[in-house]
Amino acid sequence: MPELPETETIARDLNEAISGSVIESIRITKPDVLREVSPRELSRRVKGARIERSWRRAKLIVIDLSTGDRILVQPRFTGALIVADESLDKSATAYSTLRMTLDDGRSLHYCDVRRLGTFALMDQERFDDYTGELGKEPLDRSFTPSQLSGVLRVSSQAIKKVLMDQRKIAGIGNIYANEALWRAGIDPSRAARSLKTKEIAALHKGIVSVLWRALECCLHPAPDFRDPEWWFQGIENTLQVYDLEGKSCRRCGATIQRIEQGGRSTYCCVRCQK
DNA sequence: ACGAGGTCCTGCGAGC
DNA sequence: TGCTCGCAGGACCTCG
Repeated sequence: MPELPETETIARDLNEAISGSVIESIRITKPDVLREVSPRELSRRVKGARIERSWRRAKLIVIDLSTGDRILVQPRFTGALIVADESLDKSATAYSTLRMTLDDGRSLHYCDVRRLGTFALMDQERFDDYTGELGKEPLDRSFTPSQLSGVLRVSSQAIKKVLMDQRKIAGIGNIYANEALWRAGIDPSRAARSLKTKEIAALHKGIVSVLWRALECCLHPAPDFRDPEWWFQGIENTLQVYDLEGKSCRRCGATIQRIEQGGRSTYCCVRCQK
């Protein structure tokens, strides 16, 4: 479930915690989370590498290694990167799929109950190719109404599906696609190319404002990552439609409805989202 | 180029 | 109580 704001929070926190540490060894217990590399190759390539920094691209946590390789973690729904020392309760690393032992005695676990999340290792070239396929970062200055317009004009798909397409815009998932459309007062099922200039401007504002607001909520107060629902606690009060079927729209008072789009839940106010 | 549908995975809740 | 079944979710793949 972590989307852009939550992933950004995780990456920043991790950067504070582990940059500068050296990976001494790795133990992989659930190899099915791995992508791009075999367990043997992953071990060979991370052993002895220093962690330079941790950052975010789209909904990915990227860990730069001194070797030039990068670790890419996609937490999806239940994935979590957990730094463990002796004081950490053992239950926090239940569902650990792999563990990297660091030179200061701590370890970095990738835990994932459902294992739909992934853990990959890429070299520079592969990383560039892979991330080159992703769309613009909506919190970058280069993401403008006219840039968004260029993306939307060429698509006949439903606007909500386009917002969630990582190749078109990076980092938006089901929650913020719903919220941005509510903020902009746009019907999620409309074809992307049918949006007028004014509506695109409103949608751009909706995307940027909801993501910044959520990021602030995720950062303050600092989340407790041991709580599997940590990301939801922070943003709960910013949500106006997501998962609020049957509640009253805070703008017009009509009932919020849930519809299905491409097998996914969409929440919207049919009165004020046109 | 597009959309539809299957796959990955397991905890949980519903139904019997 | 104890079983089975279906569902949830995003990315990625195949097929038409």
